[in-house]
Amino acid sequence: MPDDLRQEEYELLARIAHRYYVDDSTQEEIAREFGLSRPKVQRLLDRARRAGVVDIHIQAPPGLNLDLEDELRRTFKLTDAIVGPPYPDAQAQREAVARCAARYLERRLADGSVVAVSHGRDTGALPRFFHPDRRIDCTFVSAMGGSPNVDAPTNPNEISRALAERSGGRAVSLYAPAYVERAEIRDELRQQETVAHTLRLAAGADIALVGIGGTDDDCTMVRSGCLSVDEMARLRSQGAVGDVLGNYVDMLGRPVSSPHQERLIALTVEDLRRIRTAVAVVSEVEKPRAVLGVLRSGVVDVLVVDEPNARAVLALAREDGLGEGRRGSGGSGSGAAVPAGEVVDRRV
Amino acid sequence: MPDDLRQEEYELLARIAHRYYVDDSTQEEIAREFGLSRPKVQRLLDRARRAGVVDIHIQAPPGLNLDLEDELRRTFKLTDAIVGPPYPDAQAQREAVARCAARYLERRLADGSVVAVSHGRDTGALPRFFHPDRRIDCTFVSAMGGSPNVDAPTNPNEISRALAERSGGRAVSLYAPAYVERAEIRDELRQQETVAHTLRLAAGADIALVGIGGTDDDCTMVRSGCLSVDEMARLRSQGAVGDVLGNYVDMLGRPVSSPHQERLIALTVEDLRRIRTAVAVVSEVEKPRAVLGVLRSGVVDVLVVDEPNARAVLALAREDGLGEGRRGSGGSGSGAAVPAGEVVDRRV
DNA sequence: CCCATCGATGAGCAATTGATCACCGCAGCT
DNA sequence: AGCTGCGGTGATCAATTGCTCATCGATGGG
Repeated sequence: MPDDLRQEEYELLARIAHRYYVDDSTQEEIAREFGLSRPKVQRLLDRARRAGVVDIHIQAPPGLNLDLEDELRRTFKLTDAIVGPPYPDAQAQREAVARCAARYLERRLADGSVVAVSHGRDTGALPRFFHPDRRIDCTFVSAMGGSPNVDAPTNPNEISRALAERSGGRAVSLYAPAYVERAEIRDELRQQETVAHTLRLAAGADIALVGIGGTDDDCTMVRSGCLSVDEMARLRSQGAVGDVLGNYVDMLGRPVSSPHQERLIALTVEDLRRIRTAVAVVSEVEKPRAVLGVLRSGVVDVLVVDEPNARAVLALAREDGLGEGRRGSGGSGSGAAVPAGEVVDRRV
Repeated sequence: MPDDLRQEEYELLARIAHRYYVDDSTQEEIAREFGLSRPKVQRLLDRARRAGVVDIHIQAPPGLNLDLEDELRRTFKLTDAIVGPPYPDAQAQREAVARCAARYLERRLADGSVVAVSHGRDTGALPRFFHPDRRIDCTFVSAMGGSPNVDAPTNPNEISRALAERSGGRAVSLYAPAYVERAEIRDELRQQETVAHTLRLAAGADIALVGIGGTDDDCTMVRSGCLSVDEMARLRSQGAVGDVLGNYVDMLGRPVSSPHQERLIALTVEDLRRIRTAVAVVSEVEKPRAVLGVLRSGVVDVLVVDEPNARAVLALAREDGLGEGRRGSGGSGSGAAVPAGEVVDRRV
């Protein structure tokens, strides 16, 4: 393995590394023992590590994909990435990812935490697996209005209530529809104190829990009525690949506008950016393009995703050679020889 | 592997360990990321290491026996142990061990070092492989007189001279025979300034380089004439198993006296104990019992030995259940239910 | 209920390691 | 010959980690 090392040097590196890592000797002890200076020992240890003389392997539990998570984190400048094990069945896959997300939440929540909760099948699956081992005095607040057209467990108020119940915290519901017919009605509802208070609380949350939607006709935005099938077709023709909280982006993460946004009662994408930890939960198989677009927008901090989607997203990013892509800043959407830009580090 | 860990705990340990060892994150960074305290992260890393979640393996060069060396060091409280690769041929084996010893010396010698050199075939093989990569202003001094009955390369003066030549240092010879016929002659010679000066220098050395002799009739002590065959038979019947500088010990490391000692012109065993680093070089196949006895005497700090002998010595120590044995302090030598004592740590 | 014990915890200090910097030696060039 | 650039080195300071200790909470026993 370390072909570039002379035998003597290799032997010395191995001895010193063994003393340090196996025998738990300090660098000073080793220095004394080998007649070297302490900084010299430090350098030799560095060299031993770089040369592969020291092989550190983490025995992870089955199903834990630490290297894949690393790659996601690095590629998309994420605070964290959690990859759940693959399942052949969509429902089992959703549950596995929800379990991972629940575990993440259990670790991250502290007394006083505020979590803004979005709609979606993936976020909706989470409460069932959420069992904190202590009472957490936190707040779950709806980030979006509700819709009667989708299952109750998909609605933010129900998700918030269930999460609050299991943690011993409290739920703050948004008593408003997810969308209205005219922008004027939306503006009026948003100024109503009950709605405004809840949205303010959500906008000031520590953590946002969101799903990433696709642009197929079965997505939550269409099923809930926020978007018509025609409007969705139009978004697709404009290059939209996915959404978070109803805000669509293209493959490079640039926003794709649509009149439906003026009808939504939800956190805006600007609100979302201001939240310290935006957690996206994804388990559906048709989602890699949507996930890639949303990750490139830079709006997500933590991605909880199934392994097949994780691999597909990374493969997509590698194929188009743009890596994390370019943060949307307006443009023609032509996609012609756009150089790989940098994601704005909004956590500074 | 970590069966006693709950799944969640195992996963957390693996994540944290991966961040620390693979991602090079600091404990503080990990603490912030996982919402824990820094000391808690440190404890989790400790647990991860103890639980085997962290697997650190040193890629040693072929022929390097770091674990065996560890075991020798631990079993016999040695400053160091170096185990050379096995060879089927006695001469090749001696050369391999001498090469190891030469390398050890090269590492350890500094300007101003004084090395006291004993007789023996194993020490005599060393100069041939001794090639320091820089000039070392050191001194090699004979620890024992010489004998015309053995090969010149086995005599301390020749060894010292050869080592000095290769390092650019200087040799101080002992112009006296290894033994005389009467104790009175020995006392007279030891008081002669040329002899006294050399022995004083040798007694004040930083490093002593010695062989370990057996009790067979072909050993250097008999060949050189220091001991007759009868005297050797008597020593054997008294339980002697090996010697260093003509001082015999039994299997437990206790001294076995003999009148020949009053006739020797060499460093005493007390002198040897006062030298900071006494290095014993051993390559002969009949030696495990001798090595075990001498190691148990506590007089040796560093053992350079071939692999078969190393294994045999450790097996012997395990078989008689006494480990490093008991340091000789006088006694009947009955060996009846003597508890495993401790080697006095003379390096304090 | 109270009390004692034990283990976990974070604050804070000590020890160790990482990294910067001035200096030195060496090799190559003029 | 002198000069320059480069890499290695140890002294030293900064950063990180190890470890001690006081405190707290949980548990079990009386």
